[in-house]
Amino acid sequence: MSSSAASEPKRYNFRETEAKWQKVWDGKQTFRAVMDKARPKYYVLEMFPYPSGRIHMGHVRNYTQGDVIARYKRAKGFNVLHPMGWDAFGLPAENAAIEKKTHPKTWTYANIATMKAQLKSMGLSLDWSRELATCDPSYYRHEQKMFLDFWKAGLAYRREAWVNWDPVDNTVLANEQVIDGKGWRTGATVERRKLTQWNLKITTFADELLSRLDTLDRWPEKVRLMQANWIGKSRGARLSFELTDASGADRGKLEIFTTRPDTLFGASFMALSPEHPITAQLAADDPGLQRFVAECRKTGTAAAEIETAEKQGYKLPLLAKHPLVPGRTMPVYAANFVLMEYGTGAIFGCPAHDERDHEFATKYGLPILQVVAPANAKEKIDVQAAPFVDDGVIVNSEFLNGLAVEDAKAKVIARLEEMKVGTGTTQYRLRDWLVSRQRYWGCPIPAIHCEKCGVVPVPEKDLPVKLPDDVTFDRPGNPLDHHPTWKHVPCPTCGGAARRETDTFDTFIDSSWYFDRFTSPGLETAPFDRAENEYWMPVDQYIGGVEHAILHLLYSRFWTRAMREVQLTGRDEPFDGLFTQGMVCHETYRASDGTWLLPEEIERTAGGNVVRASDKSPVEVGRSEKMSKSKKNVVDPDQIIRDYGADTARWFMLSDSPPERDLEWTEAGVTGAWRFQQRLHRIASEAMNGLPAAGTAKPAALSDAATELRRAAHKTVAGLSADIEAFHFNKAVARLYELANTISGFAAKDAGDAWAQREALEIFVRLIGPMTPHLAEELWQELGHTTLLADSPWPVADAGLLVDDTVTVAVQLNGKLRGTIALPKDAAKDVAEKTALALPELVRGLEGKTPKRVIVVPNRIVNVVV
RNA sequence: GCCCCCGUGGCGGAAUUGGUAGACGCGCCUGACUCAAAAUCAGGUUUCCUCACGGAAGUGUUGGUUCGAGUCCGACCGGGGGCACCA
Repeated sequence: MSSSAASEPKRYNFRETEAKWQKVWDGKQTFRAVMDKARPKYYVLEMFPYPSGRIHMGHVRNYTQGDVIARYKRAKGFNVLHPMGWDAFGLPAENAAIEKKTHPKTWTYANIATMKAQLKSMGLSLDWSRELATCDPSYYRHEQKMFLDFWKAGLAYRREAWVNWDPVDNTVLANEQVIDGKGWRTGATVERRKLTQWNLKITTFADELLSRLDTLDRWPEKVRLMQANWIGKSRGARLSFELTDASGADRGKLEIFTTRPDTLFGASFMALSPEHPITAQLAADDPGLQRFVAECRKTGTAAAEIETAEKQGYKLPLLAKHPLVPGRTMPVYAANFVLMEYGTGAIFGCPAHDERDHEFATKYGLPILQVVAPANAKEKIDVQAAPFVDDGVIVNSEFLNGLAVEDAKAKVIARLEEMKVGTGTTQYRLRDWLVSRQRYWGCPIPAIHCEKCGVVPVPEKDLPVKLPDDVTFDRPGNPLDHHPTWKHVPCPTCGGAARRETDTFDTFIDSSWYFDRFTSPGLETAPFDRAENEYWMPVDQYIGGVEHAILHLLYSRFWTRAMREVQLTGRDEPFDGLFTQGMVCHETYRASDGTWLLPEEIERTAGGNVVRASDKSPVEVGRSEKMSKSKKNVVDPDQIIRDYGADTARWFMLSDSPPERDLEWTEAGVTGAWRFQQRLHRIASEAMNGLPAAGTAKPAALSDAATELRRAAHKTVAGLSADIEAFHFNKAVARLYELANTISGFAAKDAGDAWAQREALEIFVRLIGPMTPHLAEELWQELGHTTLLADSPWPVADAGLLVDDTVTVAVQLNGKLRGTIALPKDAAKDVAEKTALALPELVRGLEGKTPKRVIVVPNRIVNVVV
């Protein structure tokens, strides 16, 4: 072995090489971004991480994709901003404080240090000089200031309302943060509590947030659709019903919202939310109603519970007068299925044309009045048995009879408006954003409660309101509230004894403007410098997980608009382009005792069985799932980078799977990626000897083989550029494999060939630059360059080499392939036809028959029809 | 229940506006090198029939449009995601 070492090509030492180039980039501050109005900018951003402790493969995939774009755009001549920071506030830090007795700040900053070192080992083209952490007072002071501005502008307010309470985290949650009746972080079933909390008026922008989705044409359709559904715009009407008691005495009015005013003549009952003020008022002296309301509150909001929960009503001592039919009255119920948060918290029931109302009416024996008939008169329906909810023609409805549903809606709204009992309106499902959290490790809400003056903003000169460091986590609840002195302050208005707000902000606020802060991270006087911000923003390409489709992305779109309202920016949208990457998955392994095993704890036997490495006991192999600590199907990026190098990890992340789809992490895939790195280095090293010097002029004449090699290289430049622009990294990788195969199969026979070989190699090295930057930089140097590849421009494809002189055209007989012919490019149709008809395979297939018709698609196909 | 996306070899996946289905990679098979193994290199690899030449079928199922369908349209089957008493 030792004797052959001298003759064998040197193995690529990734460890040494990767460290070397990282140091060079660092030392030269290669990726530092400086505003330069003479150059076009490009802002690439990956969703910044929560400093949980260590990076995981999802991060590696996300940041690799962003880095490909950043390095590519840099090479294309853009002034690229590619920053990184830390979403550093949040509950895990408090949980760690309780479990490990470390301070949240200590824990967070230690994690940041670890993860920063890990990210650095990936060789990302980041401008670390702009690094920020949201838990830093120099960051959150601006957040507090903006909040005060929003408050002044009426975009922030306090309100008592029923809220979602997470019993595990001991805090409230916003509507978006409750998934299937459970807390988004803890998975605990959410409880209903009535509390006074801070809200941001996202609903002010409901219509704008919806309509502007259409203009976000570089966002995934899926995300736009999810946001549109979440905002949930419905056209309809609000109208008032007069209420009386059984004796006919006036009991005020009841306002309802409906999307089906056309079915008003089919109304047979009214239903109020258990939380409706009228319900509450009547409950005061009705113990039965009190019990009913309490019962409704107990029912959870989980999907399964709702589906099985029966429609329940409690008949109130009220009657509602039909606004269009004199003398007709309807019973009024409190009903468990009516939500206080939507519309007016009250409805009219039209059982003939609504599933839910039908179920309720059937249960309580209420009349079912048909007012819509199928447009096709032959169609038989029975609304007593099932509601008819399709489009149709209005019947039994006086002045609406014969109209189509849509026309009837317009006509009845016009009539109600004339009578001044109703009006056409638009209703949104979106609710205001509840931002108070009863936690310590978050940005303090800059407000002071004074018994005399009410809720008073903290004066700007007192910002930031800093978190106290000396807190304890020895009892449940909010440590800020338990702090002996922190909350006691004089009222800024009257000077009397007052109390600080002890709630902190939802951490989604921190991440709603960090991309703006990156444009001027050190500025003390404002969240950002206007000129810097206008140069860099919006983010041209944002990359992250689809799990933020609603939460973070909607909040950020709101915050940008709120900043616009207080004249901080003139911008509507923060993210011009969005890409949502897929998850990283891995097989799961279970030992015979039922415990989960790490991939590194198993091994494969010669017979192909999977066993536990320690005792060779059999292992059950489960399907591939998203990598998660709980199922132990995780692979540590550190270990992969140590064993195979960052370039291998990056290359594997980009190969095979389309970036928006889930990626299956396999050992075989990693070793495959690793072998290719080695092979590349070998191909380049072997070819290196006979090459002319860098910068040698192109020879006057080139062999056919050399021209073919050039064609392959230049076609790859064009194709790969298009692939990267379109986020088709897997196709880009495939093209690079093809070019590598072409180059390795090429043997130079003369000086011209060697020149073409150098050209192809240089092109190749520049093309792999965004994907495997260390190897590319190394080969660039070995090719004799003294400048950095990272500073070199993207190769330009010679248009003349992209088109072939001859093309292969398929010949079909009745649409079936018979063979191919070679034709000059853009050959005349009759030439193509003549050549095709002479093709022996076609002649044989024709069996002497005369073609009826010949279809010629130039440069593509000739189809002979008999 | 409503809305959206996706079904292509043993596997991940390619296929411009409808125009040679299976690029590229993984795996597997054969060969070279080696005492041997690893690594590497060369060739093969959709299925079926055939010694071969060659032929037939084939993109979840099924019907349609077309000279021509993985691609367009209808129905169905399967998988995934989002929303869900939203009036």
